[in-house]
Amino acid sequence: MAETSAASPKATSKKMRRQEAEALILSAAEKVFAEAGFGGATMQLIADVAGLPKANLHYYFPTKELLYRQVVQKIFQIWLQAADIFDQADGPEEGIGAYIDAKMEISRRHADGSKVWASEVMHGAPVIQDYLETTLTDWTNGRIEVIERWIAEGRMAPIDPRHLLYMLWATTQHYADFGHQIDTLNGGSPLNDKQWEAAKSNIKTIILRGIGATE
Amino acid sequence: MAETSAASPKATSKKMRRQEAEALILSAAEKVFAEAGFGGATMQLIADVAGLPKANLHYYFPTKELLYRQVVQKIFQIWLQAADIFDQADGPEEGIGAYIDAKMEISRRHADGSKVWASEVMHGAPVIQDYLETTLTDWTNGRIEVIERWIAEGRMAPIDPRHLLYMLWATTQHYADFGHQIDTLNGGSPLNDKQWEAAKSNIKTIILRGIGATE
DNA sequence: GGCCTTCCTGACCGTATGGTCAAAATCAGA
DNA sequence: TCTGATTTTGACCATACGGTCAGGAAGGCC
Repeated sequence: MAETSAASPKATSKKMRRQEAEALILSAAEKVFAEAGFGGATMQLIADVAGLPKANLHYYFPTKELLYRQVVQKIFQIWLQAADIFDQADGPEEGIGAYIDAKMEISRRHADGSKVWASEVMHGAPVIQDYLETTLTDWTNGRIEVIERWIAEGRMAPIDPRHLLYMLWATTQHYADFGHQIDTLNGGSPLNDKQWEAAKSNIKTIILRGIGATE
Repeated sequence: MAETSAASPKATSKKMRRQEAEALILSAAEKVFAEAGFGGATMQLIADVAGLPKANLHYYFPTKELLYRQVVQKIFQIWLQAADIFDQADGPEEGIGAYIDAKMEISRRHADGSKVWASEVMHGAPVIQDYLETTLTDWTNGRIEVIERWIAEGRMAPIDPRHLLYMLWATTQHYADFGHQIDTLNGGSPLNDKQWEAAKSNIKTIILRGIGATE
């Protein structure tokens, strides 16, 4: 018989290793933080979703803030990985197109994490301000250089790279953060495979043509 | 001597009329909800920002949820007003261009309200789900018709109107919701007038060219 | 002034929350 | 099987929260 517990079953053995216990808790926490925000989330609810007693959470994550911090860092890593695609590309059409695909995939597969990230930034980034000032700033400046090179080479129109990046982030992230609104306007159902493809396609068409990277 | 109280001084007279008291509280609430989210906001903090005793808040707004609901409705009204611009326009370049300007102005002037709205939708719209299903759905369908007409008239490329609207919402809203991130990447300072103009200009250039509404 | 309505507020209440702790359970290795 | 380290957990605690209430203060109107 299968477990009837909430999230993932508690595995067969009674005791868990640190790694899997932490992963289970992080996953539950991501979901709850996404749905309720940091302030609205409770350790009790996270424990219920994880199928563990609350005291057990505090064994692995001493405080709520520490748990939250790890959830945010986890999604930030995923977010940064999509960056690599930008560099491997040879020109704007390929690079930005692939970046849009990657970020849309993140919005679809990691919607909860995206929401947690958005919520964190929206509330003034109390936890990851240092990341914004170091890692994100460096990454952004690197990408700006790439885009400026493309412009200098005449491979796209002279757009302010900064605002182009914001547009890429905004548009792709929107499908996660405002997913509920999109679903509602879709008759109450989540977008299906074809609709996600249409979304990606539309975004790429508009932006790539908009920056003059395609004909 | 000037009041040293937090937000706006309590006015000269000891008693306030309903209207101004409610406006003062709504303004403070908008700020606190934006900064802390619904769950993280406390009536005590809202009271402090408004410069009133907590019990006084409950005199005008019996419950936290009722107060929150009014804050959300307030920004939704502003949001909808920007819609009119769409209809008054004669073609896509004028209509969408003006809509971008209007929504960017909202992001700048009502950043707190925008964040509250984003937060509400992100958490599944527990309070304004009915608005999404009625008012917003109607508005969206109306705009889709307009855009489809423009496409049929050959005034812009055949883009899926729905995803175009999402892009408009996402891009403009981003400057409010992720304002903190943008400010950080701007060296820690808010965008100045010139930079806001540049942002609007870039967005309009990319999108209008992207949908083939300009040459 | 007298009276009524509206507004204001300190003190209070029940509950829920983040976090603690000590004892029990489980496991790996000898 | 014994032993020490790790993990699990119910019970518990202090605090902070949303909300209540009774009584006082202020203003309008005759």
